[in-house]
Parts: sequence; structure tokens; C-alpha cells
Amino acid sequence: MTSAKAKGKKKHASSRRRLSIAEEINRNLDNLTRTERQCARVLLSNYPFIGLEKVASFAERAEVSAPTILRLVGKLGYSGYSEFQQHLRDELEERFQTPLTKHEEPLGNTQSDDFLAEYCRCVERNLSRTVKALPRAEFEAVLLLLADPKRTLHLAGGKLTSTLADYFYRHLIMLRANVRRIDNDSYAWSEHLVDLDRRDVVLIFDVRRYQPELMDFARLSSERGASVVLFTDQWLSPVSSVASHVIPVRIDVPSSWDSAVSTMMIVEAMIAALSNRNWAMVERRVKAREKLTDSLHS
Amino acid sequence: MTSAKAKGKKKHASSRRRLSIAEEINRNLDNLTRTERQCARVLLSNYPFIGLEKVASFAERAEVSAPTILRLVGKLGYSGYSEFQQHLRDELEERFQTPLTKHEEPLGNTQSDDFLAEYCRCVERNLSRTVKALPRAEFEAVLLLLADPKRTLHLAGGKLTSTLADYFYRHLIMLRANVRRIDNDSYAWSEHLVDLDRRDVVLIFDVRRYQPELMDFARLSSERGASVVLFTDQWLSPVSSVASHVIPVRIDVPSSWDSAVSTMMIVEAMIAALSNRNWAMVERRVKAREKLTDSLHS
DNA sequence: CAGGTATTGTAATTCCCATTACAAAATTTG
DNA sequence: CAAATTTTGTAATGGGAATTACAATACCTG
Repeated sequence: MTSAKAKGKKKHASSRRRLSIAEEINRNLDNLTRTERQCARVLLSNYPFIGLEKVASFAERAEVSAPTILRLVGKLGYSGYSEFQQHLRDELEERFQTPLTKHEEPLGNTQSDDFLAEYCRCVERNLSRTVKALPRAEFEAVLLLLADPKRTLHLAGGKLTSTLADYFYRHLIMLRANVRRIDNDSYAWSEHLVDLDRRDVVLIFDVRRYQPELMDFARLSSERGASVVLFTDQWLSPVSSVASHVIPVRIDVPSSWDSAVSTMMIVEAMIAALSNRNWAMVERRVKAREKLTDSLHS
Repeated sequence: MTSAKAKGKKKHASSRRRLSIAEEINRNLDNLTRTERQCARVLLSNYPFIGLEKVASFAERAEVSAPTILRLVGKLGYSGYSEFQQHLRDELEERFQTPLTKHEEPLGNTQSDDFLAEYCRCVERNLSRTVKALPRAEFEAVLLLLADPKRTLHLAGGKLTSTLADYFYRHLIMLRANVRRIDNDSYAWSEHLVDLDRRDVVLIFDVRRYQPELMDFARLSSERGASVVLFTDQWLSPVSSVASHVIPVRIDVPSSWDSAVSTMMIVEAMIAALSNRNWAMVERRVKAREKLTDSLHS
């Protein structure tokens, strides 16, 4: 049973309908009466926003009465205004979120076009959306945790994301002491958990196809008083419910798999900010480390 | 009882408020309680669509109770959920009205204090430069190697870049057979080298602070007839002299360390291209793999 | 132009859903 | 560790918005 979680996507309560409402309207524009057509036109003219308002506003804008709107909605095949609106919202979200998502139909032509450039464009869009949506306060708060030498940091990730945890880890150990990489196999977890207290910070990477084990680990960490920092996608891993800080990133690309690029960018930015701010300390550490490396190899 | 009549006229009832709700949330994220913050995060992470749903849906998605949503809305300064939604709708519509200018208008705070945005900009520049400079023929040639099931792939990386090798590896094993991860410590290398022949492909990640060991490994591989594919920075690792294919990427960021984001983007694009082209085969493999996983866990 | 039909708005009704009151739970504090 | 305070969910309530019934109006059609 892999699909335990239902929360992922509740989408499309009534997804039997595949046509967009705009198309639907165009198809039976003739079956409509004069005022109904008027409503339809008003809706289409700045689709779909008026449809999201209350019936009364829609009616006023179309200069008709409320029941006319309802009749139109009925003729379009909806059982009520709510259902109609729900469909509009789903449509809008789908269009807005990812006009290019997962492995659907239009892949035949990838060869001919410049796939790489296309992929890059998606990644860039992910980056700017991520940066735009990320609360700076959250970013700063995490930086504060990372910069505090009295706190021990623990990094964990899922099947694919553990790579990111690893990337973060390798940089952090250059910047400071007390950084631990949490092994991917969950048998060793109790070793980590037993020592956790409110001084500790647990950084978890978890994107969709969320891994239940990570949730367990996060919960236990949080119960022991540790601060949990979560790096996740825009739909938020369940871990977010116990996390003290959440960094959501965009992961949409025209691929069967998700992109980790945005996450990596945030991780790098954190490392950069951290080392820029405490450069004196970091430099001392790097120097000492190099000296030790030399001693070992000579 | 009190007359909230003023809104009778449909003109933007609360247009005095100029801050977007997203900004508003970011500002008083600290005044919020834990569950309220959770709601706020859920809203921000795919803004603003959940806010357009009914309270119940929003609450369910955020895994809190309806009143919590209402309290959040209250704290943000709205007299009710309707007013809140109205504002979201207005915002959304306004954003849509100006589709072109929207890209970078709110840069009131940029240069000076927004380090994250600055970092992101550098990364984006790296990405486009990388894509622009990369010979498509080289990209394609590597894809051909990766797609050939008769060839065995070996992945190796340096101190920091081995993370990328790892990321690549974890995806490749989902796509095809005969993929090997070369351990980071050089004592085990001879094990790999001894079996190499002209059928084999060695993928090496090496960016500046180039590691001499990697050069050794590359040379030996090449001497045994293997194809060497190199991912490196714009200044080219010495490995390039023995490589049959070189993928150079940009790594400049305002940090003491280099950025691996561009490299990761290329890696992901290769994986995406690969699985898009051979989807039938890949799908079979993924299915079979899932079945096995289930068998193991049951 | 009269009678019939289709269309539309007004006004009453119903029902959903935001709201609120209150109790339980969690957290903080002495 | 108990009391106080804050936070949160449950369940009841009220208001407002969707819906419906019906009358008024427009539109045919002979």
C-alpha cells in the first residue's frame, strides 16, 4: 500500500467533465436565450473572474437578474452554482499552476524542438516563483538556527532528496561543527533520536511521494523538543504539521520526475548567506581544515 | 445589527488596502499561532487558489478546523471570510490584467537587502548562459550513450560534486540497467577499472579545485577504451583532455563556494529527455520495480 | 391584434456555510 | 506540578446567498 495518504490531491470532485467551461459555452451558444448569451459573453470577456464572484455580482455585471445566471449554469450542465464555481477554480488552478506538468500527451515533438532550452525555462520559472513566495522571515529564521554554534544540526532526506541533504551536509561541515548526517535507512534513527533535545535542529527534505518514515522521524524529533525545518514542494509534505519552519519550493518540469533545482538553489543561498555573514569564523575553520588535510597526506 | 452597507456599490469595497495578502501574511507571521501559521503556509505555498475555496475545504487542506481559518483571516484585518476572498479575487484579477509587466514590478526592496533574490538572479544567469553555450550535438551524443542498454555506465564525482553523481545515479537506475556508482574513496577504484572496456561509459563530475585523483581515474578509463563524459565548469577540468564528451556549465555565484545548480539542471534535463523518449521501456521498468518493492514490504 | 408560448424578473423560501459560543486541550507560568 | 492563560476544535446558530415559485413581460404566430 503505497498510497496511504489521501491529502495529496483531492482534485476534481466532478472530473467527468473534461471540457473547459469556456469551450462548453461556445458549443451551446445557440441553445441560450438572449440574456443568457449576454451573461455568457460577460463571463468570457474576462474569463473566469466574474464567475468566481457571487451570483448577485455576476448578475449585476451582466445586467440581468440572478435567476438568469442560474439558468445559464443549469444549461451548461451543472447542478448548482457552487459546482460551477468549483469547476472554474479547478480550471484556473490547473492552468495557472502547471500548463506543462507531468507525463501527459504532448511529448511527441520534443526531439525537434530545443528540449534543453525548454527545460531550462521551466526551471527558471520555478526559481522565480519559489523566491517570490518564500517568506523572508522564514529564510532568516532558519539562517539563525544554522548560525547558532550551540545547536546541533541533523540532516535527513527521502529516497531522492537525501542527495540534497547530503549536499547541504557537505557544505555545512565546512562552515561549522556539530552537523550530523542522518542515515537513510531507518534502523539507525533511534541512535539520533535518543540524544535530541530542544537545542537540536532537524532539517528534513521531503517532496511528494512523501515518505511516511520521514513523518515518523519528524514527529518524534518534534516531540523531543527539537526544531524541525522542512524543505518541501508547494503541496507541503505532511511533515509541515510538526515543522517549526517550512521552506516550500517549486518542482514542476516537463518530466516524469520532479525537479530538485529550486531546493538546491535555496540550500546554496543559505550556505552563501551563512558564510558571508560569519566569514571570519568560517575562514579560520577552512584554514585549520586545510592544514589538517595536508598533515594527513604528507 | 450594524450596517456594513457601504459595500453596496460593487467598486472595490476595500481598495484602501494596498498590500497583497501574501505580503500581509509575511509581515505578521510571528503574531500567528502555530496552526494559524500552518494555514498561512498552505495558502502561500500555492497562492491564492486555496483561499478561493470554501472555508471547509481550506481547513481540510490545512488540516485544521474551520474556526482557525476564520481567526487567521481576522488577524489579517478582514471583517469576514467573504471580504478576504473578495480581496483575493481582486488581487488575482488585477495580476492577470497586466500579464506582461507583472514579471518584476515589486522590486522596492531588491538590491540592498534581499540576498535570496540576488542569489537567485545569479543562478538564473548561470542557467541561461549554460544553455546558450552548450553544443546541442554534445548533449545529444551523451543522451545516445545513456540510452544504449548495452553500455554500462559508471558515475564518479569529487568531494562536493559526488553529490551530483549520486543524484544522477539514483535516477538512472530507475531508467535502465547496468549503472554503477563509483565510490568516493579511491582504494576501490581498481575494482571498477579492471572491467572497463570500449563498451563502458564513465561519467565524471569535476569542477574547480579539480581533484587530481579524478584525472587519474579518467586517464586510466580512457586508456582502457571507455568513453569518458565530463561535467565541469566553464574553465574545464584537466579531465577534458581525455574526455570524449564535455559538458561545461556556469557556476558563478556571490558566495565562497560554487553553484552546482546549472549542473543539476543539465542532469535533470538529460533524465527527462531520456525517459520521455523511451517512455514505454521506462514505464515497464518502473512498474516492475514497484511490484518488487511491494513484495519486499508485505 | 389576440392568444399562446417562451423568457425574464420579483419576491418568497430553503439551505448551505460562515460564524460564534463554549468546552477541551495545550502551553505557559508561578 | 497545579493554576492560569492561550490555543484549538466541536457543535449549535444565524445570516446571507442560492434556489424556486410565480407573476409580468416580451415574443411569436395565426
